[in-house]
Amino acid sequence: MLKYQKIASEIEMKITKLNLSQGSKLPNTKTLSQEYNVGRNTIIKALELLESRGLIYQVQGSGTFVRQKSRKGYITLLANHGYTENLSYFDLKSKVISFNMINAPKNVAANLRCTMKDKVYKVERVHFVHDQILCLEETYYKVSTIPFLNNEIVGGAIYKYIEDILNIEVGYSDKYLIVKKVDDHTSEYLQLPKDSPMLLIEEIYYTKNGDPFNFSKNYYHYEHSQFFLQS
Amino acid sequence: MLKYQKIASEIEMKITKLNLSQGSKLPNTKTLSQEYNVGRNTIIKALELLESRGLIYQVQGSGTFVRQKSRKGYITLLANHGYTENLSYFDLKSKVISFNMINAPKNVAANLRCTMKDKVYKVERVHFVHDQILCLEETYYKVSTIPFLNNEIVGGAIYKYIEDILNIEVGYSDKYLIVKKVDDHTSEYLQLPKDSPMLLIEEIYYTKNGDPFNFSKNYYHYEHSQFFLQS
DNA sequence: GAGTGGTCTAGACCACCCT
DNA sequence: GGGTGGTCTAGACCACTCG
Repeated sequence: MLKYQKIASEIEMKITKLNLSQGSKLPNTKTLSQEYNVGRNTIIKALELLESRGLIYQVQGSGTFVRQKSRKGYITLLANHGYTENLSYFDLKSKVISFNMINAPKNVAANLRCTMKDKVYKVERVHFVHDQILCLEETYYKVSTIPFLNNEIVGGAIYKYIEDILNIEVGYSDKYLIVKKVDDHTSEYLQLPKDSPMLLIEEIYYTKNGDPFNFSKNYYHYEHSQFFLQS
Repeated sequence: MLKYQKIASEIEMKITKLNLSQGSKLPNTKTLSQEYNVGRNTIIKALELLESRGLIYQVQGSGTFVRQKSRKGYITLLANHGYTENLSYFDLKSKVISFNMINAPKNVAANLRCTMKDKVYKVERVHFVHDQILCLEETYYKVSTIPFLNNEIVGGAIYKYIEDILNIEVGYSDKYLIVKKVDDHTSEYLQLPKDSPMLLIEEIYYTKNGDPFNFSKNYYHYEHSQFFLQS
């Protein structure tokens, strides 16, 4: 683990442990650099990391301060991870509806930058939070990047498998949010009456070297999901 | 303007001007540092900026590459600005429905961290894109931070006024997204039938020194709005 | 004016990719 | 093994805040 990451997580632990409240001032960067025995720039980098995660904010000429925790029960829209990790602080359960390998449908091929002859794994799952339906997930993995999946993997934390076993690191992602009415298919799985609201989030995940390997369509139950976004 | 910002915007211009496509490789950091006569770290900082904006991605050991432009017609969920700037590439019009100074209602006071005796400006506006209703905006400005607003300012770009005239810089923001059915009030302004879907985005904007000065509730017309989010 | 974060440099070394 | 980005340092100087 890199120095600045280690320092960042230590400072983060200190904040949560001491339960520092909104506006509490942290030691200045020079002090911290001596405390941790690193260059001042390394401290600055660590604090930048915490700032980008919304834990602190910095005011030039004044200091570094703790930022108030956000509302509870909201799903964060950032964080490049699959469901199981992103929502780990919730009581999350998943159920696989279908799992197979197919030729990439047109819009999937377009988003994964491949041809319609390329193979993709298609997985459909339903996710539950506290035994309430959270969303229907329809997701496609490019076989050329993710060469193997099976029922067991698909039933658990797919992203953990991708990162830990396949050693593929997620580089970045695009997300598109569209509010709609449920159609027949989603209506059934979300157990919502006809014409109910629904949030569709389309996501494309890229490896570190820019290869789009995962395209997802997530249909969220409007009563059981709310989202959060910082800075 | 700082060196790394200047360099970032020059590189950005070069990308758009030469219309470089997905995966095009930029010169390496050493070359760029000589080209622009700055330290290599300054180049790295400039590229970090562009990466955070989703224009490029960097691969350790390989190089820096141009990232594909995102879909058109989506409203970006990041960007700490008011409507008029955020959507400037659209044909945006706004109409003021009401404007007055009131005591902060309970939930407004909670979000702006003030008491219910504190004064706030309340502004209601409807925004149009290409003459279609985009959203109903209900927004509150803390008078202690924003001491003056009038009809003329409220009819235009409020954030331009706040930043340029009042010299208040926006530091960070929280956004909460909730999908709902329209209620009577929003139904009327969005011209949508009863029980139509709607996206509510609650936003809190903070000054650079952590003072929450603006709380907004934005009710989006589900057929005329789609949103976008990177990394 | 003292304190504090932000920028910038030059250079060393590390980690990773690709051929 | 050569090329490339990422980290880290020590130190100089700048920009801002606040009493």
